[in-house]
Amino acid sequence: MTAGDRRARRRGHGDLGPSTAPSRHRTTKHEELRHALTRLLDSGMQAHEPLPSERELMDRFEVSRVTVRHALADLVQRGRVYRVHGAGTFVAEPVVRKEMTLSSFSEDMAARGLVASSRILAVGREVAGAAVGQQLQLSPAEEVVHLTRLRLANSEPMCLEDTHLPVEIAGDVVTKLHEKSSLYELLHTHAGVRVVRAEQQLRPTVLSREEAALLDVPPLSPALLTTRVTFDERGRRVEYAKSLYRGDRYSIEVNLWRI
Amino acid sequence: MTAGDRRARRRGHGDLGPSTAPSRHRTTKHEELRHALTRLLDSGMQAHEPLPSERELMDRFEVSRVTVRHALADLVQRGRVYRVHGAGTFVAEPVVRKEMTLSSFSEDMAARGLVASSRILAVGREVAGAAVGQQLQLSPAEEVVHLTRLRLANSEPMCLEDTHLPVEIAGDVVTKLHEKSSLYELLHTHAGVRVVRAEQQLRPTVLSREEAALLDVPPLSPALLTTRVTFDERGRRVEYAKSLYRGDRYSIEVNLWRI
DNA sequence: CGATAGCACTGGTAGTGACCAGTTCGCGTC
DNA sequence: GACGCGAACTGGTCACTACCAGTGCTATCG
Repeated sequence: MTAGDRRARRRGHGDLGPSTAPSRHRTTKHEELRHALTRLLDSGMQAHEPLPSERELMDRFEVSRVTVRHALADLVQRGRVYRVHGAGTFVAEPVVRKEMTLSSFSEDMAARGLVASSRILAVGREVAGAAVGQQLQLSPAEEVVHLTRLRLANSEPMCLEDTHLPVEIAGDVVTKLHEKSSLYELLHTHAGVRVVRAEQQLRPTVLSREEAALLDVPPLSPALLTTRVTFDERGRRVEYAKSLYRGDRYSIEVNLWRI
Repeated sequence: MTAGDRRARRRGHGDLGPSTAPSRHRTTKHEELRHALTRLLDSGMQAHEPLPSERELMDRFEVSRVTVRHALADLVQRGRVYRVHGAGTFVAEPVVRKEMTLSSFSEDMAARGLVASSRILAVGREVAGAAVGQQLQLSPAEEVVHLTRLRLANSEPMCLEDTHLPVEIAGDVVTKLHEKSSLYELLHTHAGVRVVRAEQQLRPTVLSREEAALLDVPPLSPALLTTRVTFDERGRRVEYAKSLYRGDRYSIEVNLWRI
């Protein structure tokens, strides 16, 4: 029995929420507070400006200090604020740390201020084969879901994505996929699979004639090929994806630290 | 007093005293527990094996659940364990943590098991100009040191590197550079400049005829262009470098985490 | 007038206690 | 045997409290 089956059954008889569709998981207080603080940060606060103290946030939002600290810890991890023992919590310098985290295409584009969409080029089941089988640690004879999408940013082709998922995990989730949906979100809401980690490889390449046509650039244009294996919270391999990004529109920015 | 002043003071105070006062720092309970758990993990536990439950760890180590959760949260962030709501805490699969960190070419190659060397193609002083001046935040009229090197791994061309450094910082350090030396190490030992952070951009490109000849690959071969501005501990810009890596020999591997 | 001791902040650690939410498994029923 | 249900786990959230530790301003003392 898979996690997906279990989840489907439980929802089948248990859910009391509004009848239809993607059951939004309940939002917690620290998440709410984090969003409120994010809005505060986005509304014109300057770098190194102090935030209200933990005690003040307790009073203002009527939550306990545990909750305040939880929300602030999340913001620290996201690089939005930094804390100095005895002094306070301060707005961090804006940092392009986005690429160091595992984000879906939609999230990635949103972070760049673009609207993501996609065109599904192909979807179906097939036998894994040697290469995909090895990456997903399945028998080459096992079935996988194969999904090819053209990903658009502001309606312009940006990336060509080739994704393989184990049938056992992705099951029929992929059939629910449409132009606007995020695969990771679907996996979460419909299969109970939460993607948490990925091993990713980046290398430069040049586009074949077919790839170039789809991406609307001249053949032999430079592109970035990223290959990634994605893991869920229990270490299962849930995705093997090869993405081809247009070199003229896409670049990766990272902050590096000496350790 | 502004927050900026506060920060500057803090950094000045904190970074002074390179190796003064070692273990003055009091160990906390959650740190102790984390070390105990790390020893437990290192003593032959298998991946996906469950750890004792939070309640059991409370009893066994005679601490509160807050402390247990704090220690476990640290281990999660370090990628040593993962948690599944309702099921337990489990040993994570050993991960080759090749996080992207700021490393010199020599260090980078050493990490891949290769021996780095270089051929200096050009070195000298010149006027910064608009582009370099902007990146290093200098007047375009100011002088910079310009250094072009072909970087080799196991005596094979791997990367073409174009580096600009402010004269004020790099001074005559660069004259001491030879085939085997690391620029960052020279800056540290001879100029007292310690590189700690960089903002780096990655994008794919194709090689020109000249570049391809130097790197010993066919023209129009794919390559990775990285542009980086490097900062020292005081936040001064110490380097603006453009590196061109062979696409057939160089790839970047990263671990991404969902936050 | 400058150094400094003290105080009023700040975040950090730690405990207790309660309840919520997801997972697992066994027992009873069909 | 398959299924459904619930009890007994697991981690997650959140409240309250107390005190420790680092920071920064200020009033006081030499």
